[in-house]
Amino acid sequence: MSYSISEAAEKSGISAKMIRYYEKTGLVPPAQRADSGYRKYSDKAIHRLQFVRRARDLGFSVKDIEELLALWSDQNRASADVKKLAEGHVHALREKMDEIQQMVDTLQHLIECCHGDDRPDCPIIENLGHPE
Amino acid sequence: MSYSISEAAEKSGISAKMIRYYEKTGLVPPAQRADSGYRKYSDKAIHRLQFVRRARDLGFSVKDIEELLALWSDQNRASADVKKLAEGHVHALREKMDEIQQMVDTLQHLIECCHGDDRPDCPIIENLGHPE
DNA sequence: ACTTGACCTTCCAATCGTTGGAAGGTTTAT
DNA sequence: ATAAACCTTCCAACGATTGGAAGGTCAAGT
Repeated sequence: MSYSISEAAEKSGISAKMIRYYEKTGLVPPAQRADSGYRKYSDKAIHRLQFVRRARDLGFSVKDIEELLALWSDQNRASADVKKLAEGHVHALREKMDEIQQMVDTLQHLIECCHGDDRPDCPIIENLGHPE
Repeated sequence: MSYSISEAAEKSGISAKMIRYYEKTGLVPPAQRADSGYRKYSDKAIHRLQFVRRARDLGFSVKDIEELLALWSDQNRASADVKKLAEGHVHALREKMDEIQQMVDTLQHLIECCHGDDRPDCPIIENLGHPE
């Protein structure tokens, strides 16, 4: 049994546009083609797309997913390699979170200091103009 | 006194490249020019760049910064408008943080379940292939 | 058989913020 | 005069995604 690209999109949660893009960039191998030239997807191909989708949902970059796909299909992989990749990613995510947390803390403080009425004086704008 | 673009870059923390880009996109008004065609920046112009820089550091989008600049120079602004903008931004930041937190939680759990040695069995890869 | 609408194809452009480089002009100092 | 350190504009790339245009194909209804 094989599926059209829109069926593959539905089953994988990746848009048809992105499926084509992933193919073009080599993240997934070229799809089989029907006589018409239409792409067709096997269950296995769709499973791979689902893998990609899941990895994207966990925030992995396409570059990381390339490695993950390689590890996935490598029966001789070392789980340590997977773990290392995941740990690196978590580290990057944590750093991004900390950055955002800093912003939120600063902004929240300023917001609390702003009376928020129709008068012009505003600690938020003042901080932007003269941070200290 | 006026400054070259690289001096403005140094004083504002915005790269010369980005200063030109901000000018082209209209975020900041066109710089004055010397006879040579070189851009020159007044203290006021540099102050504006510093404002932009600070807002970028707090994660505001360029579109938001446009509004913030308008509010900054509007002596009749209502602080409520600034507050609303900041609150919207904090809300967006919090949502992004929550997303990342979710990813981290999931990944951290999987990482803890992965023994991380030279054997191939790996709950991380398994989860990517068959999430539940 | 014919038309219609829903699908598919490729190609090119835009988004957002930033960086890089090429090709050429200006200033400054030696 | 020459070298270096600037400056200018223009064009392209990053990463991931979306949008649209122009054209080919499929399946259903008349």
